[in-house]
Amino acid sequence: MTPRQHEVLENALELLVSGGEKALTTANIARASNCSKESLYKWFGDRDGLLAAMMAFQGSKVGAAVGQETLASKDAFKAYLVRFARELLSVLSGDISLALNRLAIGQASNPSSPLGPLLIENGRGVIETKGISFLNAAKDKSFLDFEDARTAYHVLYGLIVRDIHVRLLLGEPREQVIQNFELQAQTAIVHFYKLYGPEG
Amino acid sequence: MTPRQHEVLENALELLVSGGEKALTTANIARASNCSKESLYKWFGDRDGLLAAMMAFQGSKVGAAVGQETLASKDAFKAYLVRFARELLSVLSGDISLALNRLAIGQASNPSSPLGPLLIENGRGVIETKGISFLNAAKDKSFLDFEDARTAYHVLYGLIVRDIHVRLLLGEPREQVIQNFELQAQTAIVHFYKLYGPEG
DNA sequence: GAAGAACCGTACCGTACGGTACTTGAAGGG
DNA sequence: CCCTTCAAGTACCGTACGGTACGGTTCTTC
Repeated sequence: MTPRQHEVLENALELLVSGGEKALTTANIARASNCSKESLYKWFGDRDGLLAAMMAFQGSKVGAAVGQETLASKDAFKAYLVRFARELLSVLSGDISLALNRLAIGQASNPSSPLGPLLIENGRGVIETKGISFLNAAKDKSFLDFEDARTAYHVLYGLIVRDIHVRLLLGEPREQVIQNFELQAQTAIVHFYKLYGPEG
Repeated sequence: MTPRQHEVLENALELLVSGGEKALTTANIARASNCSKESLYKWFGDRDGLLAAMMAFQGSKVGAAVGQETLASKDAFKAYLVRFARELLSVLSGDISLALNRLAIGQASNPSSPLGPLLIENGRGVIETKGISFLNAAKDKSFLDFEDARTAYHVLYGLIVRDIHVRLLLGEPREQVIQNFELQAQTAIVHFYKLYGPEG
């Protein structure tokens, strides 16, 4: 994957964000990148290959976003959870994330489309793995108390995200869906501790 | 809205469910309904009008799905909440709901598309209004304790739905996403009472 | 500096779709 | 029996897109 091809994917993402899938024609991508359609087909095979490459490319940038957890103390870990919640809300409501989710969901009616699984693996999956891992670590230190980390993570996810993701995907304005990231993150973690805190 | 037009919308929904948006061409709809394209344009204006009519049509069927709440006793209300949760999961994972959500999300990148707002109003909005109303009623009877019913409802929604809606929209198989509706509904309500039960 | 690869820009092809026009035929009313 | 109305079926038009072909230009390599 040469820098030139990265540049093309970046431009394609921008095109997708600004104009949706219908703007994402091969001609538009070629024009936006000052390259020829022929090169696009040479590099990515066909349009679907290019879409898949966009997913993978964006996924490679997500990993770092969730940050490094702190298990030094109970309070430090709780503060980390709030950061995690805020970061998760921030990622999910980002323009690129929304555009890619819309794209994958639009194709999901075709069972042979690889975009849905790709997105699940590269986006959601990365964060979930990380989340389950730090929940287990917190359990070992008795910061939290639960049976199954996967279940606890899904509850945490539900408390943080509620229904905002789908509403954003449906096009509701961001301001209307989330007024205050920080407050929503804190509330979610308070609730989470009521359910899985060490004393309860 | 004549019965004939209802029939057309029903056929269009079936077409959408089985083949996704790409199968939802005016020619296909006309063929599936044994009517002419010209009649479609006469009845619904253009393709977008037909899509909007499909949304409204399906929305008119959702209202009854949430059932009648019971405020007779604390336990009866709790049992109703479990039913509500189960029904919500059932509706959201239904084929028609998923197909319509995919359709609206696919169009959401175009801000002038009315499908997103239509779906929010006719589907989500109906259930949310109902939910907030029975939460307030339960508060009046001291079955629950919270400040703001809207916030409490969103927490309830998050506990019930978690991230299954988006995963289903992305095409993950139903069995993989939800193993047991009943169990998930019960767990969600138990959690909800830990957060908003009258004693805590 | 010549040979060759890579690649841009554009033109082109086939197809599919939204939307319109026209013809046939069936119902209903006088 | 005729006239009108409505709609099915089909043919058609314009456009847009995915994908391919080709001429010309730059860049690399020896």
